[in-house]
Amino acid sequence: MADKTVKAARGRPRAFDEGTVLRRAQQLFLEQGFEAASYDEVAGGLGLSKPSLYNAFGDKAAFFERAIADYAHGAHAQIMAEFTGGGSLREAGRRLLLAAADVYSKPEGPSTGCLLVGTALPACVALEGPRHTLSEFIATLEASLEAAIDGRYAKDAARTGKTPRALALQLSSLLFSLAVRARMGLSRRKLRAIAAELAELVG
Amino acid sequence: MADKTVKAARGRPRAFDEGTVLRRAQQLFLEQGFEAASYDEVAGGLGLSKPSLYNAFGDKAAFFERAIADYAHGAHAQIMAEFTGGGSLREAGRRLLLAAADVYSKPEGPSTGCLLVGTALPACVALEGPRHTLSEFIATLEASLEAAIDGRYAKDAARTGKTPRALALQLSSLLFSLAVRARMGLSRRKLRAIAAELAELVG
DNA sequence: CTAATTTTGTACGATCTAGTACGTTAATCG
DNA sequence: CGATTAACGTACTAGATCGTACAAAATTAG
Repeated sequence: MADKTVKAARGRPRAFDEGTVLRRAQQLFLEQGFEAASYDEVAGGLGLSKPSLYNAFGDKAAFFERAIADYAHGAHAQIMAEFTGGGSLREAGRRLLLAAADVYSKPEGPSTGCLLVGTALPACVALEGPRHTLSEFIATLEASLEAAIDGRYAKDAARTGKTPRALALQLSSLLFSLAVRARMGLSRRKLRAIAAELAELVG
Repeated sequence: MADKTVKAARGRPRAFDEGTVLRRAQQLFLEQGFEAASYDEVAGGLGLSKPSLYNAFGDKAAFFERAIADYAHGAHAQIMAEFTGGGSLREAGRRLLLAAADVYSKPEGPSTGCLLVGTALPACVALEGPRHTLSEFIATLEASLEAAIDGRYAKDAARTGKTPRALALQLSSLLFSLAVRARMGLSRRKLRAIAAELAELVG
């Protein structure tokens, strides 16, 4: 059961970790975009050769798709972890937005925003993979938010006079709104301030 | 005073109208994105040659910047026209969102979304022009919305217990949220349904 | 009508990019 | 240890893209 790592892979072992590469690739695609980041450049930035990428992930579009799918899964988990952390609905929403602000920004220097909204979104028209990933992400996120509201925050929700679905839609909208603003290079401090302001709208 | 068209332009006259070209270019960039749309292709799609584009607008980035600046101006005017059209704050917000849904979609076929959120946003990290245009657009839009709320919808606003600025932020957030969803190829009908659902959150 | 001025279209060059072929290296299997 | 399997890195090809040079065309000024 635990011998998946001992599986003894028959040939020469990989010189990189797939997960690590995906995470670093997310950063590269975030800064340069899908089209603008050449596959050569990406490989160089990851410290490995282009044929290695082809071998492990396929062509550029497939690699990009893998990167954003991985990002989407992580984002969903992180968002829901913050949101279900307790406190009132308003507090949970605030935590969610402030955490997002931290993900969308860097300790210093201009924010680069969200990989999904910032770079996967534009590719949606041409590439089906990102479109599907993003659609799925939004749908499952809103479903998870709605379920959490309906479960943990039912009382708070009732006080607002809005349905759990409406509140979920509101939260995801505030999140997208933050993602849009984050792409404009704001500092982390300023982005946090906006997140806090948006959090006041929850409810 | 009206002789700007009679100015007698010294050399060979242009075979195209600048405004028309910009509007058609917006459509092309919307469908293909900035990087993916080659300047050759764009010129072909506009029915004129690449040197003509260079002569009239400069290089590809400058042309793109002109296109999104023109789009931003039009969008601001259109949005505010809808929003200041009367009725309650909720009704005005609903009109705004439904009008946006129509702009973001086509009568039939998949939506391509908003030029600013869909294609200018990703370019923000690399290009200063779009970043500036988009920042400015958001800032002036929110200021205009706030002023309109403070003026026309002051009573409705007071009933919500929120400041005009908060309500303006909420409206722009719902608009961005709609723009994100529109990029995923929804039909106009479905997008309108989402816009209507988002409109319920105004107030 | 001639000169000057600006747009137009073809054609071109320099550069970049995606994707691949191939020999080499590093590991396991028998 | 030899054979096998798989990843690695260099080098290469085909094609696309940006931007420009240059000559022809269209218009106004004198």
